[in-house]
Amino acid sequence: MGPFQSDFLRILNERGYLHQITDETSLDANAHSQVMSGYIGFDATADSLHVGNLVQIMLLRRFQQAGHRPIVLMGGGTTKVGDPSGRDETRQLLTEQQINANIAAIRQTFARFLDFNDGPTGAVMVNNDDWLKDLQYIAFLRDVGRHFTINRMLTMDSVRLRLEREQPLTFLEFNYMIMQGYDFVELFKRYACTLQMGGSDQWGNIVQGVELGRRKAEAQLFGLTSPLITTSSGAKMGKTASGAVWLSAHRLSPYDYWQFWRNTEDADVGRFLRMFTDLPLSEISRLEQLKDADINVAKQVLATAATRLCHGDAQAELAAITATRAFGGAAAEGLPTFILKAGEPVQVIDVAIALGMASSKSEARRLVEQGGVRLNDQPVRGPNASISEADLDGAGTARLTVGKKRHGLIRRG
RNA sequence: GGAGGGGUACCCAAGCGGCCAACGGGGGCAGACUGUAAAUCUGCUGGCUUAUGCCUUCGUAGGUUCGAAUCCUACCCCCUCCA
Repeated sequence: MGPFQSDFLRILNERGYLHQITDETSLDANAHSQVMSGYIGFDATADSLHVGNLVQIMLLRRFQQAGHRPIVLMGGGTTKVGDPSGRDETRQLLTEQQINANIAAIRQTFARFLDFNDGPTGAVMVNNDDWLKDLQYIAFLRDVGRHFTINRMLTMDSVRLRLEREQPLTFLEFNYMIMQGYDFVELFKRYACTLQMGGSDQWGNIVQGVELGRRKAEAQLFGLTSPLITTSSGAKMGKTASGAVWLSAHRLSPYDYWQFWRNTEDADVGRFLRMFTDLPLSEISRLEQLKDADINVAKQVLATAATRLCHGDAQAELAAITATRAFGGAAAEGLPTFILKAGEPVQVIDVAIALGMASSKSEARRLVEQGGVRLNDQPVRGPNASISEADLDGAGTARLTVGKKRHGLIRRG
């Protein structure tokens, strides 16, 4: 692809965000000559986004950096219906209050990545419930449904694959692409939004929106997708011991977020630096050259830069310092901390649970038995070992470690 | 509406009266090796006052039996084919 004259596409291309574009040349020209508005849709099913959403968030960020206006579309309306995919028991439907609370919480995260000012390139957050909730079925079919042919929809990958594998596809799901196409046209009308971005799995839906725009609004709309991000080992990004890698601090501490990036596989470091940090490309290519143990430096840079974007400078610095100390064998601020009351020894097992290192006594006991737990770098002998003031150092702290990566602090109360 | 098939732990998937807290994968955790990497090997992977112990779990509720994930009854949900 390329070369591009617009800053926007050039940057996306250099940093590895491009997968497909509907009309590369025209989009490039538009992005070069005018301030565009572009959007990406997000779920409102949880009160926090996770790393899996990060590429999309970064796309909007790049878009704004390149002098355009990013629109965050929250799927409040579609969330109300509930995503029927997956065969688990019917997902509980969220109430409007829950959805609105989720949207408010998610907005906090976006405020880190985007600038919601009142200027021409200020970010905007909208909820598709605003227009979906009042839709009339008949009117919708007549105005929008007529522009979609079943023939075409059946050829879309998302539909075809399901049918080929003889997996169920509900009518509701089948309608998702129509709703999404409608969103695009609605955003065009309300915000002169002419670009929809998304992950590569959204390509079909995005294209439908582009086509609907042409037929219904006689507008040229654009679609752009980013590649699906997996780790070099092929795993989907964003899973850790404790579940999803959340972007909200109340779900995952900045320290743990930093750790997530610090543990990036060697082969992914360059790619992640380009996509998930604002570091200049020259700096990145230098870091990328590092080999063997030296590449750990690059991982630290990645972790701090990525955490900075999501949680701010102060939290990122703190996480970096905490990590250096903790892994260097010292007790450190910022780790989960257990307060030891004077004269009350506590079982190691209970402390491990309190620090979130084990979810049950059985698990904690197992960890100890397998030699996975250390107190001040000394292996904990038996499952009945306890911690008392004698274990604290001069500063009144002790360190509990599980495995190689998880550290906790014990402090005099 | 009719006829079949199915619901098992985080996921997939065995088991089809006792030896089942439940084979085997995957994932995850821990150990070894390392660089807080990858790959590889080993162990663990329901809970409890660690116990040749107890409790809870095989869609839900009952029942048969000394004993059930396994048999019976009803109900709920899913899938396939026919109408």
